[in-house]
Amino acid sequence: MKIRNRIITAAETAFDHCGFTATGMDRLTETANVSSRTLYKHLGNKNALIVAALEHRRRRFFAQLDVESVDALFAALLDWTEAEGARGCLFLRANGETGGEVPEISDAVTAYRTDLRDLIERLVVSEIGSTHETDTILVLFEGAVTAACYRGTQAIAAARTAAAVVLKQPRQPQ
Amino acid sequence: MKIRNRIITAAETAFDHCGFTATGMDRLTETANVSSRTLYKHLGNKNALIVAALEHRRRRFFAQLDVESVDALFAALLDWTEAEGARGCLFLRANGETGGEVPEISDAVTAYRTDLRDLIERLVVSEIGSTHETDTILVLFEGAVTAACYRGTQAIAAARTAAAVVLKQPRQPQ
DNA sequence: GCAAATGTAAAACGACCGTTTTACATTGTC
DNA sequence: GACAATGTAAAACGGTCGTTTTACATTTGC
Repeated sequence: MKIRNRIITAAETAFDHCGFTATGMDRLTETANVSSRTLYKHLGNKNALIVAALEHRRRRFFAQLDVESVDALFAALLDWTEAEGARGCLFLRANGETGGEVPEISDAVTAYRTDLRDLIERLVVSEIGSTHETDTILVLFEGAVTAACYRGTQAIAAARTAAAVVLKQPRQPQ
Repeated sequence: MKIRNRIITAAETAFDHCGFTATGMDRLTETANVSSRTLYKHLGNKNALIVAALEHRRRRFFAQLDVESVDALFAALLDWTEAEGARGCLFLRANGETGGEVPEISDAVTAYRTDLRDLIERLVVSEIGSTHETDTILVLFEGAVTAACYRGTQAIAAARTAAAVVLKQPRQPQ
C-alpha cells in the first residue's frame, strides 16, 4: 500500500502544477519513481489515477479546513494557499479538462462540491442559526480561490472581511 | 473577412461547450463548415484559433457588461448566464488546460483579467468614491461565475446581494 | 533454496490529432 | 474566356501519448 500512495501523492502535485492533460504518463512514473508497468498494476489507467489524486486532494484539503467558524475557514484557506500556492480549484480544472465526459471524474468533483457546501452550511448555521447565507459564503470561498490566482492572498483577505460583514448584517426580510 | 469570423464564432462555442483540448480540428472545421485547409489559411494553427476565440469572447462579454453600477454588473452577469449557460470562466479554463505554457494564450487571459478588474474598479470608485472594495467585488464576481456552474443563477443573486451589503457598509478604519 | 509475487527498464503497439499536401471545383475580374 | 484567387474533399504525414508486452532483476514466505 506504500507504492500506491507514493504514486497518488506525486500525481496530485504533478496534476496541480502542470494540468491533467499536459501531464503524461512518463512524467507521472518519473516523479513517483516507479515503472509504467507498476503504475498500471496499481491504478489501472490514467483516469483512475486522476480520480485517486482528486480523492487524495479532497481528504488533504478538508483535513486542513476542519474548523469551527466561517472566519477560521478563510484563515485556513489562507494557510493552505500560502503553503500550496494558488492555481485555481483542482476539481474545477479537472472537470474543465475532461469536458465533464468522464463520469468517474465528474463524480469526484461532485463529491468535493457537496462536502464544501455541507461544511459551509454547517458553519453558517452554527453562526447565525439559519442556512440563509450559505450561498453567499460559498460564492466568497470560490471567488477567493479563483481570484487568488492573480491577486494573491489579498483576495482571500478581502473575502474573509466580506464574509464577516455579511454575517454581521441584520437579516433582511425577503 | 466573413469566413474568418464564422470560424472564430463557431470555435468560441465549441471550446466553451467541450473544452479546448477535447475539441479537435475536425470538429472545428465541421461546425464552421469549412475545410481544414481554409481554416489553416485563415488562422494559422490551433493555438491562434484559441487566442482569436478568447478575444472574441472578451469583446462579447464586455459588450454585455457595459454598465454603470455594481448592481447592474451582476444583473448583466445574470443575463449572460441565462443566455449562455454556466460552464465556468472560459479564460480560467484556457489557462488551466494549457498549463500557462502558451504565452499567447496567457496574454489573452491576462488581458481579460485586467479588463475585468478595471471595469470593477471604475464602478466601485463611482459608487463609494474609493477603490477600497474592488477586490471584494472581484471575488464576488469570480465566485458567482464559478458557483453558478453547480448552484445556478441563485449563486449570482447571492453575490449581487452581498455586493450591495458590502458597499452599503460604513467604511471601516484600517 | 526455490517458487511466486512484485519490481525495473525499455521497446512496441495502436490510436489519435494537429498539420500539410494533393487533386479538383468554383468564383470573380481584366 | 482565361487566369488567379479561393474554396472543398480527402488522403497522408509525423509526432505524441496511453497502454501493453517482453525480458530480466529482486524480494518474500514456506
